[in-house]
Amino acid sequence: MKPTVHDIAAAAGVSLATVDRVLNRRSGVREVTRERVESVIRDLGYVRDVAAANLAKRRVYPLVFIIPDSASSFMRRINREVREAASRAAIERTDISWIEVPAFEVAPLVRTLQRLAEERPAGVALVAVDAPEVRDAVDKLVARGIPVVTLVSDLPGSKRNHYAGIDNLAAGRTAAHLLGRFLQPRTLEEGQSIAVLAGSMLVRDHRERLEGFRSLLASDFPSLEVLPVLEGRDDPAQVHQILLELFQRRADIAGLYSVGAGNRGLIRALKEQRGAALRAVIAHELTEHTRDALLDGTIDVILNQDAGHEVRSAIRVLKARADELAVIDAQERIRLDIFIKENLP
Amino acid sequence: MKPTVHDIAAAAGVSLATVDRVLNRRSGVREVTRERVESVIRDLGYVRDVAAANLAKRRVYPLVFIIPDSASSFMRRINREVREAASRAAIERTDISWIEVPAFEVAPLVRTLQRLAEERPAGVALVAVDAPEVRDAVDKLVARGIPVVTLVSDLPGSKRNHYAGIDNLAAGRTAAHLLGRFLQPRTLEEGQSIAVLAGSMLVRDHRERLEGFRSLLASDFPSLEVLPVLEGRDDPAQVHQILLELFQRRADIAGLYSVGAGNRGLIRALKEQRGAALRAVIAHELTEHTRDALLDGTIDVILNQDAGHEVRSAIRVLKARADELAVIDAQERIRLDIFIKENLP
DNA sequence: CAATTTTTGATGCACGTACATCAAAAAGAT
DNA sequence: ATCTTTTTGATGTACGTGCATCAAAAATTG
Repeated sequence: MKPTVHDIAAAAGVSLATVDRVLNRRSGVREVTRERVESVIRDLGYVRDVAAANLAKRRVYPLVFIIPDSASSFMRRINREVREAASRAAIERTDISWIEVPAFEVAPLVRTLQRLAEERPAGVALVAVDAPEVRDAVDKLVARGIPVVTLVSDLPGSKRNHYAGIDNLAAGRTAAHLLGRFLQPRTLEEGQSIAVLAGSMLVRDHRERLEGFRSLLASDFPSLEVLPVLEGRDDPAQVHQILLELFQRRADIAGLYSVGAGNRGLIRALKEQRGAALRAVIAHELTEHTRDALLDGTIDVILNQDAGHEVRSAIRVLKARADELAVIDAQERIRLDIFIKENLP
Repeated sequence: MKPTVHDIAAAAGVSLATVDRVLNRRSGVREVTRERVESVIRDLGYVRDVAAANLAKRRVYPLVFIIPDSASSFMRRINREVREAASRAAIERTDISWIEVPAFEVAPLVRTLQRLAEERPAGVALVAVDAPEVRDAVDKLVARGIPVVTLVSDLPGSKRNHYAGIDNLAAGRTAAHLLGRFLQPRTLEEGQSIAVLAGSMLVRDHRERLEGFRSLLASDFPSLEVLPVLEGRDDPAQVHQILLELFQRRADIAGLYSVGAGNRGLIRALKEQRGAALRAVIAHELTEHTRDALLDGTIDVILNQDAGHEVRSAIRVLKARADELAVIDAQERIRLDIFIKENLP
């Protein structure tokens, strides 16, 4: 039978009140007594019944998500997942709210973080923008004892407790590896070039993906020439136009890697005027559009991060922190999913 | 504020006892009263506080896992994940136990299921063997109100409540697609053959993977010739020998797909004597061995199902059934993971 | 209408913990 | 030894639900 506080009290020869003081780190317990109680806790293998504890303190954990108001399919998806989680949250004594901030902007994000430092929610998840001011604001939250999780986009060098997102460097390398393999047998025969499309080089994820992509191509497939990065600002119309121009300019493009959003423009351009040499296209994020494109062969591989998993994971991690519980590492690791036509969910 | 039973009682103009009777489907409530209470429950959006409920009835859910005593890395992994889940289970009012049965055998599995039908645990998860007797035994459990989840290997046609595993047909197709793409540019030039290695054609997963593999190759890459299936009984030594023989017999093998276990033998054979024409190898299950083989280039792609996810998912589904709660479908969908050197976890 | 059966109410304990209060004991200071 | 401060005990209430019991009310039957 699982030991309870009563068992601890009896075994340690103290009262329930003292056990309670030790468990909840309240003051007014002599050091020797505290140690005695703690050793009994260890010996009996007592674990606090979180359900009963939460019931007793009728505490609800207010968790706040800060998400960019970006119109991209992926961010809309994150948004949706947060809403869904919020609707489910009541059952689990969690109160999830969200704040939308302008995408890629530092000042509004920092202001929001500062405000939250005052409001003191039980946890904060944010899609980070990589800037020193943001880092400082996050560190201040953590210093105040508020757990912080970065979502989708990390904030290296900060004190954030956890990152719920993929390794973008690995994503770029994965794209490079697959592209190289798909094109390989011919790479030796003739000159082939690879086009790369990004949203903006100011965004950390895009930079990292590109870096991984370039470095692996350089080391493993040196005969493939990577063209200068095209920046489409994650905007379908712009992406579409840039690509059409490219296809007219060059006929030797064998592979294409799109690290950012704006996939609708990409797909449209590919369907309208695809270079004959183009034999492999890799893009990010599984949406209804990219899904269709995979199925009809317009895109060959989609690299994906599971937005639902990321949001649920962020919540689990924040809750575990609030309850002072351990997390299952394997469960919180966000995978880089490789989707092809045949393994679509 | 979340409504409680008290709010329901007050709003419906009945006592707590009556609300309780309605909530727990106890008898002794007039139909009109029951309907009134139920409509109030809907109107106020009452949801039972499962934590409090479980606390009150101090019920622990005994869940039983039936797993084959197979020595394969994957089954050992499943075994380990069940143990780990069991050690964590105390916190969540679940009591997880497991029974090992001889792999691939029908009679012992059926006997175990029959015994469980008497013991009436709160839920059963099993690695199914595809036989009518097993199906009947499972159906009997379900008929008795005991939720059943199949794990890793499904039992089509049975009344099992859920399947926690991958789509093996899709797995085979995925392997075929990747193999085809990796070999493609040369497929037209010369005759190339594809070797396929399975544990046993008596096992459903292997049959399905192979079926998917063959059908996609036939339709999308008809120039690739698939050799007759080699059966290695999932035994490393046997796999090793079979492959060495094959490599001596044929020099034109360009691709290899291993649908089953015994990967250590596969890797050893590849390292000792790999045909020069062999340019793509795909196998199943990420273990320390296959991981190393991916990293050193012996294997190109590993298709994987996350054992930890499968076990945790099975538990969540069984618990949700016992608590009469809904599950998050997306969370319980077991993905077919594609791993290459670059996206290893 | 009375007798019987069914339905409902009132109430209280239980689960394991949090938290507060007040009194009592122990330790430390003088 | 006395006084002060710190530590500990005893106790009670609360959280939201399950479950049991007994009495009371209402509905049904004859």
